Amino acid sequence: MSQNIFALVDCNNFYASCEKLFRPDLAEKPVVVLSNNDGCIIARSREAKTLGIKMGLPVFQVRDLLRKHDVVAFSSNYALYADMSQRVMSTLETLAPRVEVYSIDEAFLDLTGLDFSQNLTEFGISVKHIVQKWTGITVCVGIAPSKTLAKLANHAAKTWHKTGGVVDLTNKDRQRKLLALLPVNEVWGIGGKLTKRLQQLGIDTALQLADADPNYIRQHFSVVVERTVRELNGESCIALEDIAPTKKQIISSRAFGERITDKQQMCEAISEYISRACKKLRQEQQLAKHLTVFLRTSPFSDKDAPYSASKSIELDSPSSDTRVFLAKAMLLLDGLWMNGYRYAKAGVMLADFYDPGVHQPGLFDDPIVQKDSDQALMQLMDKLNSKHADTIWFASQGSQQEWGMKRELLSPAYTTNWAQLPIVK
DNA sequence: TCTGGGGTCCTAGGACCC
DNA sequence: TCTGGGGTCCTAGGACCC
Repeated sequence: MSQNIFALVDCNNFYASCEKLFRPDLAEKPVVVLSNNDGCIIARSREAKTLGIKMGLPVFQVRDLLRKHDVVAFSSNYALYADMSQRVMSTLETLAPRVEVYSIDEAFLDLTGLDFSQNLTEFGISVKHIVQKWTGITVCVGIAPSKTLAKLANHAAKTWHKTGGVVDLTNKDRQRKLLALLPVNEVWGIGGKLTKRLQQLGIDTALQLADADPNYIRQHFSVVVERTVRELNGESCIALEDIAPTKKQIISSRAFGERITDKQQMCEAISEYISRACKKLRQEQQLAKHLTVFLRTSPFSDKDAPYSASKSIELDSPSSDTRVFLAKAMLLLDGLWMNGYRYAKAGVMLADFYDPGVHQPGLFDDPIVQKDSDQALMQLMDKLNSKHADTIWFASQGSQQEWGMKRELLSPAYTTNWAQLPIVK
């Protein structure tokens, strides 16, 4: 039996790098990318990190710092990042037989059983060079016998420049040396709450966690943490998932650019989210039976009266028809809406998914089948909207969308819109 | 004045059944 | 004052991830 070997390939400062790619004039400048509504810092270039701009901070708290150092800020441009991500991932798919796209900027490669004419570090270096050459994106590579260790190897590759961005952690002694250097919260799966509880037991470093008794950990925490302990010891417990599992829920939610106090506007927003969620559902080729609608005021404001509520409903039979969900959502909203609050955010969730054609109706349910004409209408709508972005929509979505999100610093859709292609002079 | 969005998994506890 | 035990299913909430 051959030992498992995983590589984690992670793009460096991904969103900020995407923005820089098309703005050579910003090559050495500090760049940050902001969350929806231009609310928080969600990505920083190397230069911005050096300035001490922290991840996740609300922009208004660092405004002076940004101005002082001439930091260039962008609204998030997901069309651009998704397209660049796809280029990176398809490059990786030419370099390894099994690839799991783990997030927009990371992928695990399964190197188990591969016969390397080169050693693993050399393989990592060649991955790095090819991705850089084909896409312009810089990556780091961590290689190890479990995913959790590969994550830490990647972290090391990012942290210590003299590694050249590639770390091979298949050697046991090297593993222990690195684990001893890292605080336990750097471990994949150990967040803030677990870190606190572990520290109370005297476990501060990754190595101390690795050396803890798995059974003891299972009793005091959970099977998840136990698995982490085993993974830290090089025992692979988390398999590579190269076939994306079908989704179990689809959420569409957003904070508003401006607070909503008017029910009509809330109807528009909910309609918009329903429309997006159902479009995603059809892309997944699934039907959903469960719908939740939720809304809330800002949890940060101590002046506004707080209110947060959600309501759910089950359809008689699964559907992917936007009109069906729109009607139900409006009923739910009637039950949720309270006058007098300043709403900051709302959203919808679809769940309880079925493959088309497999739903077993209950004994007393009307066997309502989705009519072919209904499906054709939805398909036509999706087709039109993908060809010419958002050509048609439901009247309830509103045409002004005054509550829509703020994106005042948006870069052009360089790679996905002909009209916005970069021009080389 | 201004604080993101979209997911997954696990567990505890209640409801219900025999 | 007395009022079982054990199993399953579902849901809400908490934890984590990027």
